[in-house]
Amino acid sequence: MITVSRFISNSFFDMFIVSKSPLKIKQKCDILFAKFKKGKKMTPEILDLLFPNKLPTVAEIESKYPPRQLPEGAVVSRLAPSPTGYLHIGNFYQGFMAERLAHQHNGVFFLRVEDTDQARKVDGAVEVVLNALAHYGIHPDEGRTLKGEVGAYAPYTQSERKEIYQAYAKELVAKGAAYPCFCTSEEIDMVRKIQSKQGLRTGYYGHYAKCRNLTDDEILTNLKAGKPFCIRLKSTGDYSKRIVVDDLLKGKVSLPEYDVDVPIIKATDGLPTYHFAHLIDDHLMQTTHVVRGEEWLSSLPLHIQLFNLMGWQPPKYAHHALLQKLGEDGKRRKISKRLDPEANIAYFAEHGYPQDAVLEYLLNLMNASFEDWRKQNPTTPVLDFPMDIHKISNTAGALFDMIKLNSIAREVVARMTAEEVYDKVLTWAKEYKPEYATLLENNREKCIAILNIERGIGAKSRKDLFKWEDAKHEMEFFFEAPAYDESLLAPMTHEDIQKVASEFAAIYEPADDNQAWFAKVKQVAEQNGFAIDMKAYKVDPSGYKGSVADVAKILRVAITGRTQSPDLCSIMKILGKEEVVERLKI
RNA sequence: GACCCUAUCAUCUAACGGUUAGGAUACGGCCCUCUCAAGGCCGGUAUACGAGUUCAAAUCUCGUUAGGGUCGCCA
Repeated sequence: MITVSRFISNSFFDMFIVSKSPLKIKQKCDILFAKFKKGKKMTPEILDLLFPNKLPTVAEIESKYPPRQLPEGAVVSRLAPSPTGYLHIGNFYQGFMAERLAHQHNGVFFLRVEDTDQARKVDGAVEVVLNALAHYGIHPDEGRTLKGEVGAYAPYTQSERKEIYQAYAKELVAKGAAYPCFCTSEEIDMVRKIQSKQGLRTGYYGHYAKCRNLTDDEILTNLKAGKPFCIRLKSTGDYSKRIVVDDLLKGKVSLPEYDVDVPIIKATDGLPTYHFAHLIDDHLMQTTHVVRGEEWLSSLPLHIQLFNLMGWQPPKYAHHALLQKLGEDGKRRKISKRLDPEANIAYFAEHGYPQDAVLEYLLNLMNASFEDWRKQNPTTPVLDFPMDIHKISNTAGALFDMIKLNSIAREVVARMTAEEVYDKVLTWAKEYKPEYATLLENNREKCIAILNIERGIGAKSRKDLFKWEDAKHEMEFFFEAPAYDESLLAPMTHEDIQKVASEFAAIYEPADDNQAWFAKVKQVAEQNGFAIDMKAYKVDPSGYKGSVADVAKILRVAITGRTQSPDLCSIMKILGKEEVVERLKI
């Protein structure tokens, strides 16, 4: 069991320590806390001016978030998207990884909405995310779900948690671990420019942290002047010292301590920044594993510092490499929302990629052993694959490979029955091509017969249809006689073509099996001076008008309007005698 | 500029310090064949570079180079 021990003490920091050995942690906290003894503690008057609203106490908040009752080793993880109306393939990849980790380890996967940037917020964006996940059969156990908000650690939307963050921030300010900063963004920009010019690290640290040691009077003056302020962390980090963190994917990572006094509460709206929200939420919600992109690695020392400051056990971190794409300049770059349509997970649904193909492709990027597993378990559901977080390759980000995805999609579709394919195509069409859905619905049996052409079991199946948007093109000549284009048959003469077509039409019998059908093709070939023995023809083509392949080509072009198609005999059977004869009238 | 991550075929990757460096995709060839898509068989292509440690290095260490990331009151 994960236990949260709470023991009575005067120290705020002692009140909610996640650990099996509270004493040890308590000592650690005391040491950390001692750093603030010298720091400035706010007077209650100033504190009330900084946080004028009535806030719950941290003890009250803590008491509302009881320990999770989960088996030993259970993983609690989450997807925490910003509601921008768009789910990036990278976020989906990350969420899927977190979901697998949690669900394969008796745990909980929850969805938390990180809407602290009100400017980027878009209505209905949470549904976009949830629907995208649901499309792939991924359902959060907790947090924002399609059934509403679920779980004991609510609210799961950060903008609704404002006073929680403020309560903790207030405590930090009271203890001298955080302070109000009245610098304007212009001032901060100015400092950054100067630092940049001098070749220094940019940021609010050291003597650049102007507001770090304001006197009570100065603070009061600023407050009375109505100056907006953010709350900054009073960093305890020393940039010349290093911290080593054990990352689940990266291994031991050595980084400089974080000495920048980052804002934890924004001046603009009183909402927290990512760092602070991560700290508070993942503590209260008892996240055990944070899976996220490598772009967060550099702020990891800050996050560790924050957890240490509170005396809380930090979660385990897994920073994965970012998905990349080959740019037009031949260089790798992040998959970009602006440049790459496939950066949006919705792209794959819109184009009718089978869900399993996308999941299999992503699992394959996580664990290369996926392909071996699939080979040995061809019919096992994809989510039964035991994804191993420790086997995720610790390399540079993979290039997103559409060709490989297509290849996986072919295999996925080849494993389906014609009925399954029909259902999937229909479901897709209802959403993205309604008029086509009507055609499909009115011709169910015929469509299934079409999809059954050369559909063997697994490996031997046709693999030309692998995404549903292509189904219309693959099947359309069954529903509409194609325009006849004799140029496809050059250099055969119209006379020969017409003779072949009409002679075949005269003897065509839909009941014929493939062999009987082909015998008739050969019969017509022979009658018209086409070679029926391909080998003999290849040795000496000069004695013939063409070969039996050319005869088949005539029939194919007349029937399908194309020079390439699936098995002609099967196609004719589905069309029926009348239609075949009609199409052979050239 | 500072800091961090990464470096094996074209791509995704596998390889207790000892392998003819393996697989998949892509590509090429052959077979099959009424075309195509498949399928079968075969093939070429890789340890970024330079030092060091070691009997032995893709694997450990250092440097160089290259790519990616971060340096926001965005997440």
